[in-house]
Amino acid sequence: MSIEQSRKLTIYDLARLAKSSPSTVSAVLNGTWQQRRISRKLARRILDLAEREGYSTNMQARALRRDRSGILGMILPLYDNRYFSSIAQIFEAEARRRGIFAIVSCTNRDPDQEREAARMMLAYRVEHLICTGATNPDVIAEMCSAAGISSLNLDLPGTAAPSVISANREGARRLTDALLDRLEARKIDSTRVLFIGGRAEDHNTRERIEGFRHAHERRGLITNPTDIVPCDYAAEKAQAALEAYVDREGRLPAAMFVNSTISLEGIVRWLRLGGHNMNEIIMGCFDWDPLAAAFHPRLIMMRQDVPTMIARLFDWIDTPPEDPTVRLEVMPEIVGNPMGNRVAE
Amino acid sequence: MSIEQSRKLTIYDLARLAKSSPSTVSAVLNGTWQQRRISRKLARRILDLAEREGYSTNMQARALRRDRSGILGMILPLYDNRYFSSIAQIFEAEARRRGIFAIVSCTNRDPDQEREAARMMLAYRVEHLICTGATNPDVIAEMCSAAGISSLNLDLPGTAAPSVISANREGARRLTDALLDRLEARKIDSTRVLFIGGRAEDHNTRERIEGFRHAHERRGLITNPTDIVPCDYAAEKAQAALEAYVDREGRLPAAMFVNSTISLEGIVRWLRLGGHNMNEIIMGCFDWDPLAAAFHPRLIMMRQDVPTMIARLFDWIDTPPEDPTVRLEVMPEIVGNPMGNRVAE
DNA sequence: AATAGTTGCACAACCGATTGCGCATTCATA
DNA sequence: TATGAATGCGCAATCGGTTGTGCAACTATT
Repeated sequence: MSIEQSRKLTIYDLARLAKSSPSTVSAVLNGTWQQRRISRKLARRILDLAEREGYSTNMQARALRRDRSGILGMILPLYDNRYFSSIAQIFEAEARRRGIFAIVSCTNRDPDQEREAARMMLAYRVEHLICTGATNPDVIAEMCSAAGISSLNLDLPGTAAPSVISANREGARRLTDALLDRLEARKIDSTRVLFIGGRAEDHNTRERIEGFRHAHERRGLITNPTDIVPCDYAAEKAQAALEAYVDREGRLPAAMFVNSTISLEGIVRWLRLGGHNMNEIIMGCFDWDPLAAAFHPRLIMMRQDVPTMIARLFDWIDTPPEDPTVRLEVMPEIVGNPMGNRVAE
Repeated sequence: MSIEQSRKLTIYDLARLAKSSPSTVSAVLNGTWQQRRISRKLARRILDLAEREGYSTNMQARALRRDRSGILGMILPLYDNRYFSSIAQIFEAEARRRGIFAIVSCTNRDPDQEREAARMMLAYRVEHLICTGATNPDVIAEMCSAAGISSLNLDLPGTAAPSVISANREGARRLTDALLDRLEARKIDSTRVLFIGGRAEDHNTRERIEGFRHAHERRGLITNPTDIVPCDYAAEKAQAALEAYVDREGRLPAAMFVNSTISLEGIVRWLRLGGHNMNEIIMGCFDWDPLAAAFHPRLIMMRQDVPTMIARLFDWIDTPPEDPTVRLEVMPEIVGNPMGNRVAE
């Protein structure tokens, strides 16, 4: 590595230093030198020189000429829960493994920011754009298709691009089953099982509600409409919604299906503040957080299978699906201690 | 917005459509048209056309010519705790506010990945590189300076670039003070206060240990070396370290200073698994997580002041500090319920 | 009417890579 | 020794913007 350069080294500089030509240097550095019948000797010399001088190829120039940026883009609502942060981490790791550059932008569940971020990514000519949990994936998909760039949906499905999502309905059914099993085991009446959190207008929440209903139906139980409270995700909303529910019913629900860790935060806070014993109430959460699991080992959590979801995404990046609007569901799994053996109170 | 184009529209296309020239179109689109004395009328026409046709500037071409990418880079150890995820979110939000594109790459506290990510960022010619929590910030700073790109350190300080960090020592002193106050209030003997988590070789942990010691000293208390256990951050490490500590001492510590939420996870898990009552033991955590706060309202948490830290960073991006190795400390604050009034058990 | 200044725009040379093509050597074959 | 093929490399155009410079046409001044 040489001392600081005033200007960055280019292939023209290297060509001069190596007494060769820019095209040869280029071929050597991007690995096409064999096809161009550059001698091994010259290639070595140029590579050594580049190494010694600390050359790094200008990706803007390469991208411009190749008309491929070498960048993969992803937009994401937030980083601050385990689900989305692991999506970002695994996505980046896989991209890095392939020598592609991944850029992730978080858009705060805000349609304007989503559009703005997508516009930026398209301006930088990302090769694919992954829309994760977009409020309206189809808007982004259309921007991409207008720009001639392929897009993929993750977490929330769209109708204009291939989507990988969790098997929300079946997952919710299983989680609900686990709750009902515990109620049975403890011989507690299975009415007043509360579904709380999420947005009624988003696909995942609707599917999870269906699964919740279905689990009840299969046992001949009915679900009361007032037991389904998609009060949005925010902790404060969940907290207020639980308070309202308890006021109306006059007592705690027998069990709760909490639709995300962020909602869980509000639920737990309300229970704590109200002096309720966390262990009196059977809880499941459609999401996973190891810190929550540590604090409440009897909490049933659904862990979405992020590695598989990302793997499917990359499959599609490698070979685009025949059906451009295909929707693939990946099963999440229950983690922890589903039967709720007592640990410590 | 027009129908899908086979190839992206360029300023040459627009020039043809507007019966003008590429240089004029360029000037209009990048806002320099006034200086170039383009008539308002022509500018309007070109802008309308660009809008109608869905033109978007090819940032690679722009970056190549301008020799400025318009990108700000950040490397980050992880996304999956509240501290780092808020760093990423606030950094991106501020960049977006300024119309700059922020790209964040997470490197898993792995020096190789850090170097690799930095190399990528430099190849894409980021205008500044922010190194957050890098295992060795100086390595990255030197890569940057060799490439003629300015770098800044966040969270962990370096000696080769300006650094913004938390006031770890003073923050730790205050957190320790809060722990000792509670012990006093409960009339519990103040020996066997355990410092656990973090890496002895990293600056922040060393500083926090100093603060921990200092708080004791000021009360005339001594700190036993065996009460300081920088067993690394990982939950499993903390869990094992606590187990070893308790084995040796024959009982639980009277209070614990837990050096991060990730370590806290291990601590809490161990306590739960061992059937210990979480409330018997006074705990502080040098980090903040609202879910943990919900589960354990009496846990004392230090919240690092990320918005201020990021703001200082951008100050330096705007006007580089005179002293290129300046180190700025931002005070974190205790959140929650420092005096530990009982809420719910 | 001649001159100077202003207005409005286009030309063309870049930025740093990539890549089709062509030319000079060397080597093998007849 | 002539011919064709293989080897090894450089030329120059190109990607899509940016920007210094130049040149008409028009306006104001004397």
